[in-house]
Amino acid sequence: MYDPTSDWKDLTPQQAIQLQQQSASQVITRDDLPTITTVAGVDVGFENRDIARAAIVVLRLADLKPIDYAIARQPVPMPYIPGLLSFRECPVILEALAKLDRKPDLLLCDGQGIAHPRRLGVASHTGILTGLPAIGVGKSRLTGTHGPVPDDKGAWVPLEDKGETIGAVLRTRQGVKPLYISPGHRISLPTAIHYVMACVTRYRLPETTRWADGIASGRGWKWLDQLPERR
DNA sequence: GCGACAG
DNA sequence: ATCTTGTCGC
Repeated sequence: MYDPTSDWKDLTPQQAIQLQQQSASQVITRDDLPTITTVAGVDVGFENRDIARAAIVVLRLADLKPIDYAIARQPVPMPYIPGLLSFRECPVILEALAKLDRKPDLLLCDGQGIAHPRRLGVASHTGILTGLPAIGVGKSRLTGTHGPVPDDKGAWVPLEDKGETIGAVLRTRQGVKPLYISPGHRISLPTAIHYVMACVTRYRLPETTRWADGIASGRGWKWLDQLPERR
């Protein structure tokens, strides 16, 4: 099977861009989803400049309680280059996903989905590589323009680029910076917004992201105490 | 040529 | 992403 961990070895930025242009044509922006029972938060943190740590936390959509999780560590393959983030994070993410006992129905990844210069942000790339439905949940903008976002929870405005709507700038909570939501794979923008809001409680970030962030960033291993037993 | 630029 | 505590405001 295609293994980015080895196949992306010594990839030049130019080659990575070509790969993105090919893969982008495989992204599905229509709803092609199973019944969503579980959602997973996906995030990557760095122990230092050489080691990346991916954390995946699976939550039951009904009550947003964690039912499984996995962590993976790998040497960082390449430096951070805006637009090429997935080549840095996908390898570790795939390893962590493979360790899960319960495969999630939907992934909520840190970063962009199709709201990317070549329409292939980490969420889309992860979706293509795993075949799983995915949503991009970015804390800041990579590309695209938009008007002011009303200051009401749930309010959003389209994020556009080159004449097309590539995502939504969503106010998950009143009085906070909005989030950049975009389809990753096998999901439409309206449905993506729906599921992100379904994972939001009283904070700016959806619970999926909060759990994954807490574990991936090394601090708060206190979070682990609340996680279920693994078999 | 001059900025902008997910994590 | 990461270095880092308390503090101002709804």
